[in-house]
Amino acid sequence: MRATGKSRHKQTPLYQQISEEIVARINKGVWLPGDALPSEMALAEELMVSQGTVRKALDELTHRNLVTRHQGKGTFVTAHTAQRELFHFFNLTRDDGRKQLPTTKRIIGIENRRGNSDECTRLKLKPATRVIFIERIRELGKRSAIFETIVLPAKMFRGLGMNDTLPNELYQLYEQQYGVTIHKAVERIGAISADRNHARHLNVQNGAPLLEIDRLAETLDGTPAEWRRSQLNTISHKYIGEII
Amino acid sequence: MRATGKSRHKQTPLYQQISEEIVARINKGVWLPGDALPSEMALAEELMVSQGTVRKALDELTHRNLVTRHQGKGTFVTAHTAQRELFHFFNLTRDDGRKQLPTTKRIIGIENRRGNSDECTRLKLKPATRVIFIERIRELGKRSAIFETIVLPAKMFRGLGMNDTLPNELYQLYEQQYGVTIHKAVERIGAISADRNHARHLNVQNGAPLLEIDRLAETLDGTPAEWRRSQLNTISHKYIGEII
DNA sequence: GAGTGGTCTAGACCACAGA
DNA sequence: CTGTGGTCTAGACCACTCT
Repeated sequence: MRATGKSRHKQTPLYQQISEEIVARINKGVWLPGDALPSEMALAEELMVSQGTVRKALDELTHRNLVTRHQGKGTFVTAHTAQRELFHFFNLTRDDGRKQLPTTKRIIGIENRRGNSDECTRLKLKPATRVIFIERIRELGKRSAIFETIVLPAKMFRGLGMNDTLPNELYQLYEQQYGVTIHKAVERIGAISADRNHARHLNVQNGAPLLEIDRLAETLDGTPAEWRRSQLNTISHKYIGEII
Repeated sequence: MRATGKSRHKQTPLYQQISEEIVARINKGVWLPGDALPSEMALAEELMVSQGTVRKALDELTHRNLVTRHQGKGTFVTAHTAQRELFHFFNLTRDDGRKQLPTTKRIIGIENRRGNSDECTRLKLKPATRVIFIERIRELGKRSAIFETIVLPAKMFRGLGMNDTLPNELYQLYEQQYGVTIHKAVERIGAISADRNHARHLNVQNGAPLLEIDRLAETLDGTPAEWRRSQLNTISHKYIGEII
């Protein structure tokens, strides 16, 4: 029950209260990713509003990619699938325009250690909090193209790295094994020169230009959950941004 | 008048027909950027649908950034303002997170000539069609940071370049002087090495890493209107991409 | 006050999925 | 067949802007 009776004079719109309530419940795990929500009618009855108001709330959540609706079936909490990972959280395409997920070629290392100052600041952790640190090389096609450094708050991912195999799509792992759903990410992109390490792993010359993508990913409630830096060779792939 | 009477059995939804009709009219120039549309009631009456259906159509156009609505005032065709240019079509921020529009420092040249093969292909023109070619240097803060190459179809911008002053916000010029409204852009981003030309104009060493943004901008009906390549120094500014 | 968009409701009918 | 979401309508009331 919500919407605090009918005391809605000059407050935030009812449908926003409803959508916030639904977000809160998803956050609390009342409905897990992939689960079906109650029907519009059921929600309307429980929350004591009209069906139209519930619909408007759900439409908003649909636009925010939080739920997915299917006529005749129901409303479902959006889950991380390979599809979603590819089309929503991966912005590299081949020069012919086709998209292609990279595959992990080699994991250079996984450590569980105290985070340094940068890491704790970016992840909004107290200084010297424990983090999980992963370095890996990813392939695009048959070319080693991406050198990736990932930093995670150890508390949110207890035990990660004990079994040394990592899947290709990390966000699915986060969601299914650790209950951490990545919902939003901000990327800051610049150009850097390849150092010896890059040169060795990516088969480029020392000083070659690389694209650096610095991505901070957050959960639904805004908690930073992953800091990822990718240095990549853009000879045959480009980063895509669309402005509409 | 539209919506072809009430012969709507298993067709595209009415509200989509309405929004397409409104888009078509904006395209034809019935309402120019900045103009007010008729009120919901007026549109509903003219198009013979209910106010709610017009509302749904207008909501869609609002999400597509095609119109802007203000309670108590009306519905307006979105126009290119400096604000819009900054927050919608400019993805660079300073490393402290603040946004700042670049200023034109120097125009290296403006030519009206036949397009080469690449240029005509990207702009979907017949081979050797005339284009306007602009090269300029832009400053971020006090640093010469961006080397920019712009190619335009000469037919759409007759006379541009005759008076040698160009404003900072080109998209406003396109809209106000030539009736060309940029509505969508696709950017492909990679890393390159500075050549002698870049080194001279951007005050970097030969071979320094630069970010290259290749942007193709389109009008409302999908016609390519501008091909722009920007090579920039990302020492103190980064490209921002947000994923939600 | 008159006119605009914003919210909320109630009800009818359609299209789709699954038992 | 039942239940789901999708479309469309009609009407009431609120909040904001301008005159």
